[in-house]
Amino acid sequence: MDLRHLRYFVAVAEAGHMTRAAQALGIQQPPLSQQIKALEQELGLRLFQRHAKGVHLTDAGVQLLDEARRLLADVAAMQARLQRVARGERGLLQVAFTSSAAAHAYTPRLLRECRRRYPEIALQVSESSAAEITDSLVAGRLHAGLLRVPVARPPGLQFLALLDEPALLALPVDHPLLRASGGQPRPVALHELRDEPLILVRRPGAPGLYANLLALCEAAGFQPRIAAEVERMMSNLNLVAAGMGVSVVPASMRGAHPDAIVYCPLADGVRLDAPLTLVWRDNTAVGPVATFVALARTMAQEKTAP
Amino acid sequence: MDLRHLRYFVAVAEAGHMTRAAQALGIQQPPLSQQIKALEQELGLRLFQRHAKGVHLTDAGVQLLDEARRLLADVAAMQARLQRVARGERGLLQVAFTSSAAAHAYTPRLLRECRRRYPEIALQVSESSAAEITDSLVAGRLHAGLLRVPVARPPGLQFLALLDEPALLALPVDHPLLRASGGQPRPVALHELRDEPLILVRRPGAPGLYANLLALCEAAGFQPRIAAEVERMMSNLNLVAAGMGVSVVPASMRGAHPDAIVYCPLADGVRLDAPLTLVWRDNTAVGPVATFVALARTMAQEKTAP
DNA sequence: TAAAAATACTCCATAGGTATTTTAT
DNA sequence: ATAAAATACCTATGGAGTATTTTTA
Repeated sequence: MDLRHLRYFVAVAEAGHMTRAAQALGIQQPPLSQQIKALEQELGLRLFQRHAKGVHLTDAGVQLLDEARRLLADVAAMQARLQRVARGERGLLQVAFTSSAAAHAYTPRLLRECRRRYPEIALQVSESSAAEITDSLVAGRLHAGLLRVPVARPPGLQFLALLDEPALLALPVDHPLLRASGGQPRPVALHELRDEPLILVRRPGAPGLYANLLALCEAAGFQPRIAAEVERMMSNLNLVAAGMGVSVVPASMRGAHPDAIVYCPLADGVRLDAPLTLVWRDNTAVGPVATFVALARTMAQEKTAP
Repeated sequence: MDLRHLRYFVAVAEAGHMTRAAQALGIQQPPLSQQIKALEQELGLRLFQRHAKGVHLTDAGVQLLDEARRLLADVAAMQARLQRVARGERGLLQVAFTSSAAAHAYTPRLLRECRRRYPEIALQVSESSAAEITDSLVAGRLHAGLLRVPVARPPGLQFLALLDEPALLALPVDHPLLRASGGQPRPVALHELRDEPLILVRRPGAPGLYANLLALCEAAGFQPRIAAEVERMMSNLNLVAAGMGVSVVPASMRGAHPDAIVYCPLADGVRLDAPLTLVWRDNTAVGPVATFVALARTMAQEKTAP
């Protein structure tokens, strides 16, 4: 029994005619007759009654037609599913993230979009520490991870910074720290902010900047002076422009108050904002992982561009 | 895509080992490796990861294993069903019977036994006249019929008398009709019974004998003298043995009162009891019809034998 | 008698076999 | 170093093509 037998049989049954069925199949009539005969012999029953102007199904043939059609449809559906597997549009995808990555607005957007665009990807998500994520990836228990703090980078893993927006220090143009540079931006070390009044945004949507700055100051050995806490990033910059204090904002905000504010990077490579990082095993050329990585990359670019 | 590919794939997946799978399949390892490779190329994805002591499934392979197993099981189930079709244990069977055939106790027993023994035969029953039954058989709208009165016998139809039990005349040994034969059985013509006292069994279970005898006498131009009507066949014969009259009984009763009763056939080929007859198209060598015919024949013999 | 299916044969694509090499632990 | 899979090459089964005959209405 062979799928070809079934395909040929269905073609003949639908044409009611060996010769026309052979044409439809793109083969000649004799081999088709032979295959039908072989199928009949294998099954041990007549499938067609032959007459002068064609053939028609026997009772047994009617039954087989039903079964064969269903089976061939199942095969076609399976092949279609496997093609989607091959294109990475179907399969199991186990993704883990750290709590800080999960807090980023990008993460739920990414997962939602993944479900929407690839409903056949069975997405299994979990939350764990960055170390556990990389361990699981190496051990093969996990397909991808989203981290906020790049930790140890074991070989065999790929790391991609998705949203890499360093925070900048916002200083009023006439601030004493800029006196030496003549009002031009310059790298500012953290300890230089020891006695500066800080204006910070405290918002559920962006916990990183606030917490990270406090943590970095603590690591640098001082407690910062909080001059104000505001709700919105622009309020923050308005206060800086008014000379009420200094602040820290994402680099994308650097266009605000160009005459009143100077934006300076932090010195010594200190990173206030850890980039949201995607991790996966680097032997995954195609498959759900590759699809997910591509989607993550696309969405990160979309978010950064405008 | 070929069923062989799927069978080979499942074998390798289950063995986790190309060479052992090849042994299990009864082929050599290189062609198996080639077929797996061909399947992977056709699908455009890796199914196995190869290492030094065997292979193991990729994520895509796990999915295919699931699908392939189900598909192969479906194919096997279909083949099994078709084998039962080939053996005539499965299929559509349209049977019709006349009302007189339906009244025979044998008919419901036959249908019930057919359902019990061949649950996959879809039995469709209907009741119609003998003429309609033979017409439908010739036209192919019917597979088999049960008749009581053999009517016209069109070519292409097979007729089988299932229960062919001619009725016999039961006469007391010293009856005048036997004087000429010296007490030996002889064919007796219907008109010879014109003035004889008849003892008849009138019973719902055996309406044929009673009604048929009256109809035959009427056709022969006389009204029989009914001496007695009894409920049971043996009561009937007891009265005959006592010389109270003559009667008509099924041939199987001829062992009763061997010294007191002589059993004679009716002369001139007159048949009192129309045999229950099975009709079907004679081009049905195997299939549900052949199965049904064989069952009917077997049950008829079983009923007749004891 | 004519159209369709079956048969007889030929060819070649490919599944399967044999020998050997490459790979991975 | 060894076991397993891959590669190279060969063989042969059988699917498909061509020509012809047989069947059926």
